[in-house]
This record gives sequence, structure tokens and C-alpha cells, in this order.
Amino acid sequence: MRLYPENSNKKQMQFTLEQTDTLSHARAATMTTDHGQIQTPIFMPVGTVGSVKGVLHRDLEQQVRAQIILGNTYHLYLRPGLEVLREAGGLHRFSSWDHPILTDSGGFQVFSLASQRKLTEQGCHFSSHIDGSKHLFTPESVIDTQRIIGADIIMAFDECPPGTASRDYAAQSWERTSRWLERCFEQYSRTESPYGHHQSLFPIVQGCTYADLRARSAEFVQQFGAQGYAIGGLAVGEPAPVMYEMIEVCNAILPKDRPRYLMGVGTPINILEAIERGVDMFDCVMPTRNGRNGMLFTSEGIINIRNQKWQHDFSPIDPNGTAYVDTVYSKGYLRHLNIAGEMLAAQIASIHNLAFYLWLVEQARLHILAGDFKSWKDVMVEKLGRRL
RNA sequence: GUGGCUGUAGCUCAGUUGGUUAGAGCAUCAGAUUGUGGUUCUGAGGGUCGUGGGUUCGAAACCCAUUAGCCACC
Repeated sequence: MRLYPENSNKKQMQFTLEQTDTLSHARAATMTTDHGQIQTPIFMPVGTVGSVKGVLHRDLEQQVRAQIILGNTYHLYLRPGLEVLREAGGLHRFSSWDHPILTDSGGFQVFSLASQRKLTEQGCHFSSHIDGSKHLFTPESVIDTQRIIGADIIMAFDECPPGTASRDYAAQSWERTSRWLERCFEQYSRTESPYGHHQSLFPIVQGCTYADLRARSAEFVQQFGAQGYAIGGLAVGEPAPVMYEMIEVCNAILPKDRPRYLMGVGTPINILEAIERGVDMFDCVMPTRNGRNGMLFTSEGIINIRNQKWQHDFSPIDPNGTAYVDTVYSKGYLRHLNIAGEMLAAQIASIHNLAFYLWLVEQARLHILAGDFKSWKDVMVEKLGRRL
């Protein structure tokens, strides 16, 4: 095992397992960062540019009860830029969010957003989606950028191939991502946070839908003795059962005493299925982006609030919901706001959906601790996919 | 009152010298969305072409009348 002494001397993120389910691989744990604790399994709201769209921090804390949020290196690097972030004292201070933050490395965005990208061994050249300006991301530059942003958990720079990638492409891509990972850890060991708090670098398991590549990747990433591990490149076009199988392959190999983060996933059902298979952390744009477009997730199923059938329904948005928006506002009113294009519709739906996602993972945690996760999960999966 | 212009989907408008089942954008109604470009896709419904007559094998288009709106002049 390769060691990185500069970092092992520092205070590291703690991960304390509290309970492992007897009938599945589900676990409950507590992570401790310099910006506070995170109780897992956890869902992390996505705040790409340093803001969870439409949700005030006050509501994020009190209504959604978010414990950690995401930022995105690609977006923050382009806007407001590193100079402003450094001058502000990092993203925590800049955005007045004094709880944990995780930043994605920008690997995914370089492929999903930027144009004219050119992959080389060195890194990725791309044009900004904002003004077309040309930039280069390398494993080293992405670590440096995440140092300046200052998130508690930072991610390795990887390539995320599509779910339909051929085996040859997947293997070639994974090999380059692995070489990039070594450079990420080297740069990580040479640098430290400018703001004094600890930052943990998570490597990302890749390998598309090929079990042997996934297994090799999961073995490979462990040499860095990281404080947590991510599973990337899933929910990118492959069928859900394939995704579940890949999670099983990865989690059979990844260390049990470290958090496992399934990137970009997913639907409420995806999340429960992944928790059952031993995943601890999730992020997804679905509750916020789909919420802005009228999709509401509830414990009884899914609502498309734009549907005409809600026009004259003045019952609460979600009588079982945990946020004040759930009972203060009616379905008919929220439909009206959404159809009218009012920003309040996006705010209400985002708060509702995020509060629901956080409620869901908290319930999962409580049932893991109580020892009846499996039976609870089976009942929930039955309900969560229904269309109301 | 006279002359001119314009009436085509809920709205704004295309529509070739007359030629199959009259189109688009927006809106409406549905569906999709998985490490966020406050999006973006996909599909559906919706028109007696202002009204009435005429010419023609065939009219949204040409002719006549009529009606509504706008403009100009008395």
C-alpha cells in the first residue's frame, strides 16, 4: 500500500459504523468532518454553482435538513472563478454554508456540457459552455482548484463514459482514469487546504457495465488508502438491474470501514436498492431539476403536478411530508404556480422533493438501526414507483 | 361618405403562377429527464381558411357581394 505521509499526519475524516444490517449489506454510520457530522445513509442536495437552486440555506437546514451539499468544480472554476473564491476564503465562507460540502471534480461536466473537448493523456481541453473560452483540466489542476474551493470531500478527475460504451473503450478509458488517479493523489499529497480544514480525496471506481473491469477498478483504487470511495459511471443509460449488479461487484471489494458514494443516483427506488447493497452516500439532480419541472416524489408515489387533474384539488401537496410547504400549499395552487412559470413553484417543489429525499434516507437509517430495513424497504419500493 | 390594406389553430403569422390529407412558433394536453445551462427532448389534441354566392375537373388563393378591424382623404 502506498502512503501519503503529509496527509496521514493530519486530522482525517472519521467514519464510524454503527450498524450493519443482518439481511442485507445496508449500513448506518456517522462521518465526521471539520464542518460537522453526517449521518449515513445520506442524500446530498446538488448545489452546482454554490447554490441549491431556489432553496435558501435556512430552508436547506431547517426544512430539508441537509447535512452536506455538493458544489461543482467545473462550474465554480468558470464562474465566479478561482480568484474570487480564494479571496472570499473558500466556498463555505463565500456562500455562508458552514456545514460539509463535497465538490465533484468536473470530469462529468467536461463531457456532458463543454464543447470541443479533446482528451489527451495530459488531461482534457474544452470550451466553456458559457462563453466558448478554451480551458484545460488536468488531474493536478482539478485538485488545485478543489483546494481553492475548499470542500470537505473532493473528487478525483475521471472520465465518465456512456452506459453504451464498448468493452474496448471502457477498458481504455478506465486505464487512463487510473493513471489520472495516481496524479490526483500525488498532487493531493503535495498540497493542503488554504483554509486550515481537512479535505478528503475520494477516488472513483469506473469500468462501465463490465463486471471484471469494475472489480479491477475497485481493487486498484484501494492502494491510495483513501478516506472514502465513489462508484461513478452508473445511471448513464444502462438498465437499473445492471446498475445494481455493478454496485454489488464494487461493494464486495471496496473496504467496509470507509464510506461508499454512488455518484449521480438517483430515483428513490434506486437509492433504497443501493443502500441495501451497502452504499452510504448519494447525490442527484432529480429532486431539484425534476421538481422545477413539476415532478413531486412522495411516500405514496410520484405526482406530475402539471397534470390537469390537480387543477381543482385543494388538498395539501403532501399530507405526510416533513416540510412546511407540504401542508401550507395545495396541489391546485402549486399546479397554478408551475403552469404560470412562477419561480415560487420551483422553490416549493425543490424544498418538498429534497425534504422527501432526506426523509427517505433518514428512515432507511432508522430501520437499519432498528434491524428491520429489508422488510421496510420492500414495502417502500412497492409504493415509490406508483404514479399518482 | 369615398379609397386602400387586412381577416388562415387559443395567440402571432407562413401558405409558390389555383393542384393530394392547409403548416410553423408560442399556448394547451400528455410522456421523458439520474456526478444541474432556471433546461432540453418526444408525442398528442386543436382550423366549415370572416360570411354568402360564383368561376373551375379542382379555390385559403381568382371574381362578386357582404361583414369586422385598421389607415388615408372628404
